Amino acid sequence: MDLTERKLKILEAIVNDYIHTAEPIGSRTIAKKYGMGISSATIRNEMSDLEDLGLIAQLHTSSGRIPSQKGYRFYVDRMMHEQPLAGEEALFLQGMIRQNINQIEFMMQETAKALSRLTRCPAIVSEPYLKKTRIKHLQLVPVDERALLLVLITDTKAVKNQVVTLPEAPGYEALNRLTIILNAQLHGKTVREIDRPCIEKLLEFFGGQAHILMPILGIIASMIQAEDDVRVFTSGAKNILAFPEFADREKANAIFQALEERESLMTLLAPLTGIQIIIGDENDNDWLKDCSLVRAGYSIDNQSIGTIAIIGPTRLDYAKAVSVLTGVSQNIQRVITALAH
Amino acid sequence: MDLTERKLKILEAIVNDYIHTAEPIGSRTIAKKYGMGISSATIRNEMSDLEDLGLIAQLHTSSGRIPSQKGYRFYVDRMMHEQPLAGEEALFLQGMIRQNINQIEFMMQETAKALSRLTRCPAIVSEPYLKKTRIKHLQLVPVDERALLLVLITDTKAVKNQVVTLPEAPGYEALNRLTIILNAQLHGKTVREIDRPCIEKLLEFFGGQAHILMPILGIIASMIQAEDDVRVFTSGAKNILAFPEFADREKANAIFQALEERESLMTLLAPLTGIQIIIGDENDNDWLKDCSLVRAGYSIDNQSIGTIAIIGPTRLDYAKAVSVLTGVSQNIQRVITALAH
DNA sequence: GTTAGCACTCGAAGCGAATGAGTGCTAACA
DNA sequence: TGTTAGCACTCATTCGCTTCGAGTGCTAAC
Repeated sequence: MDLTERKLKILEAIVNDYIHTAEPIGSRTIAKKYGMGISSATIRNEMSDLEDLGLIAQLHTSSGRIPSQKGYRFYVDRMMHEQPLAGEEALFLQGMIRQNINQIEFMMQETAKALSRLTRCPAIVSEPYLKKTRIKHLQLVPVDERALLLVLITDTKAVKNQVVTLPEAPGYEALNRLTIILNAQLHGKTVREIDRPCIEKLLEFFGGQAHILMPILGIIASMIQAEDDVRVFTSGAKNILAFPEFADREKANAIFQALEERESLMTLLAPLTGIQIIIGDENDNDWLKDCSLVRAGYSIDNQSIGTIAIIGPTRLDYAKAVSVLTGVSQNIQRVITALAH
Repeated sequence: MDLTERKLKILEAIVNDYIHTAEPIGSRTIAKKYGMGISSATIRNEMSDLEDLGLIAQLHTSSGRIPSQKGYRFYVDRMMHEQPLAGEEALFLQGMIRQNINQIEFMMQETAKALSRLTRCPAIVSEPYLKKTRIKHLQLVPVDERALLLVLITDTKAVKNQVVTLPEAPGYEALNRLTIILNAQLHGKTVREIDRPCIEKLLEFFGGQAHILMPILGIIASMIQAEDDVRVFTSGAKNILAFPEFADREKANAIFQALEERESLMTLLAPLTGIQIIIGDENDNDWLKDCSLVRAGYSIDNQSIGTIAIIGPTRLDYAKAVSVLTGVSQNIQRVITALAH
């Protein structure tokens, strides 16, 4: 679909105007506001063509035009130009770095907050997917006669721990010996690299204590593998209320509901590289059919390890969203890379 | 202030009706719905008296009556009778216990969810205040040349950890020795019991390594002392939208805003024993002037260690709220006591 | 002390006219 | 042939008006 320069300009005007005002826009307004030397009548003719192409639509016969979902898609794919972050926004992001040394959880929460502040949309952030990261250190810590604590530190300095319940837990000394063995074998490995031979070797060192080793390995695997264990942070849910398209209580409710459920959020945070824009019906989730989702992956060593996203109405400032998400994901990468050094 | 039996009945009818319908209630409706053998005219006279006492109010001269804040206070203090939890509600709470062994964080989140489900209000839950609990085990874990991880396990089996950055971190062996010393001295202690003499003793064992000990002690203290470190869990913020009193976007926004800020929530979670009901203006926080807050402490060994709360309009089903909060706090106590055994 | 009756108040709901922002179509113009 | 002015038409929104009914307070009679 190729449009004349003039049609492009008109479409752009409609999209831009509607994104900011949420009001249908008419030919006269375009002529006056975006004066491009042609009359409203001419613009009407062009608009009629754009409507035939399915790029814009009317709410009723005598209303102005609004972009259709197809129109947004066209805009995003073919017309949107990069919009660099405003100076203070970039500074705001950089300010986050200093505070967040060593505290992945805190830093992720702050990232979500920053995202929602800058986009005025609800934001979702997943912490780094551990399965893509390496084991830096393991430690077994005594809890009581029937339990020990397994602590896992990764190369991103994320710390995970879980209590392991056993029929009989080894004492402090024994745990120390096992800790040394575990580290010798597993240090620097990703979960995928804990394969048969590796486990055989561990079993050998553990002697008869398979009944201790196996639960521990199971938990290491589950800690790392289970996406379940990736924490999801949200922020700015209330921004939904500022959009007139969610004035209907039912609609706002559905969003709030989903934002409180890990499962529904996880589907939005599937790994990706780069940026993805999903508009309205293109969403698989029912509750997002009226919304747009902008997602970005962040990565370390070119491995995608996490996702950030914002949710808004289809009438979304896509250019702004893209620039903010780009900035924030770069920021996360910088911080995490610094942590992993 | 003493009221006749009949006035009490009328006030009760007004409070109950308004709590459930959010509509002002008139004399005729009371006569019909809560038929107590007297005519609407008589009820009008009684209502007029109740209004003079400041217990009920009118929105305009020809509207029905609604309870005033003073009326709610009177109701709560003098007329509200205990309402046991419905059978399925009690079962629902008990169901939570089984799932939540060993995972304080998960269990607190679930508790918040349960609270908001049962009351249909936003719920806030603080995890147990650690400073009231005992150190069960400490462990120093190597991270890299300039950092170590401090792991703290409490008698409630809560696990906390934080990375400690030092000019030069000891190696694995040295950390093990220090771990043994720390545990020998600090096991079973609350933070308050880590006093001068105790520190002197530790310093002695640590030899010249005060530069390692002091940061560690500082972090132990900050981990436990700082209320800052008590996590706060919220759930069901969206329930606010179902109350007509928050139809105004501004008002809903203020609540959502506050529910995302730890600081504002912490003020609501100040320790207490038993149950406290705070109605409208009685709140110190501006953003709560239109709301009621019902709070309950939970405790272990008669020590209050945490707080749960719900927020709603002043038109709140106080009886229900009290019974749910009572049930939930007992439930937490049971689970935590089981954990600490 | 209670009640019936009545005049009065006031918000909510319904209705119609006016308004104005928008359209499509046609005919004239460059 | 593309552009524009002009015109009739559409339709959501707003505003004033009336009606309706749920409520009140007051008075007089029981």
